[in-house]
Amino acid sequence: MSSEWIEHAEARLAEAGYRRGGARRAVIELLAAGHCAMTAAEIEERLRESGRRVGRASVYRTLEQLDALNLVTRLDVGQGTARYEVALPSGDHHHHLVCDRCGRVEPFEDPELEATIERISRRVTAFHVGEHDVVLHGECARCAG
Amino acid sequence: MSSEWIEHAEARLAEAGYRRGGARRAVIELLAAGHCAMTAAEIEERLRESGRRVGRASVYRTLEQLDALNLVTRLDVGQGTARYEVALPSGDHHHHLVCDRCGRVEPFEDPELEATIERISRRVTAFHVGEHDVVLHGECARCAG
DNA sequence: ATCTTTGCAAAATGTTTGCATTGGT
DNA sequence: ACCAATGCAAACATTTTGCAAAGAT
Repeated sequence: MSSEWIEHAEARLAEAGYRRGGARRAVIELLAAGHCAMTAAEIEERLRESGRRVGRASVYRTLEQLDALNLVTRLDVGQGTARYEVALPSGDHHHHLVCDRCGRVEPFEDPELEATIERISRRVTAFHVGEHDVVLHGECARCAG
Repeated sequence: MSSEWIEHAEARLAEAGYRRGGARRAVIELLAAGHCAMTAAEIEERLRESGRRVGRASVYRTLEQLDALNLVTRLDVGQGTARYEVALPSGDHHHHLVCDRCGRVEPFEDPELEATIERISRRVTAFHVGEHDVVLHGECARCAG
């Protein structure tokens, strides 16, 4: 899948002076395999299911480190829990649809949206804009019945 | 300021079967006076400063009720604390610039952005899209130095 | 050998809930 | 009088931190 991203992430971590470690590696591999934003709890649970038990603190610490190096994107969709997903070095990214009923999160892409936000980001002078998030709230087909 | 919104909110609450109450009224008035999204803690603090002491639980309960009636919009900008702001009945709204350093939040508007999101919302069939949030992360002029 | 990473448990933070009391109708 | 709104404290959920043990270089 995005095994290239794994290499990329490990390289950046090494550059930044981090040593290797099993827990962090496991989190990185899981993130690379996942399709969309996961919560810390989901990561911990899925690792335990797969037999690779990782301490909760290590999950959070790893996510914090990856976020600081812009290797993952942190996303807040409003359920009180942060979600994280791989940030590709190409800068390519998507945004999210969130079902406010069941919490389901799905990605979507739109080039025009990106262009519009780019334009706004340049226009704004009071802020030096970096990342951006667009979240569309609603009901997924399943919940809408 | 948006004293019309206060009327509007009170009317909707009455319709929904709520009785009146001093704590809720105080929160509503503060929200109407505020310019941009406030956290529950900020609301509680500002009410205490103004001499109107309101229990924390009442702040949260009021915000929850207002959100359920779409009288306020809940916003998550990533610092682990939710923010709330008045939702005008006209549907008019703005989005937010967030300083990831100091937590400062500022509003911005862009008609083209709204139009683009409208189009996407209609295009998406797997979800019934309602609200949306756009958050531009970055550094404010003060923090960027 | 040294210094990081890890895991556990405890603390900190933000939010919700239970319950007795106050207050609106 | 009735029942909802309020405030307090306790419960709860998520995230962060302190520290000893294991692991990487």
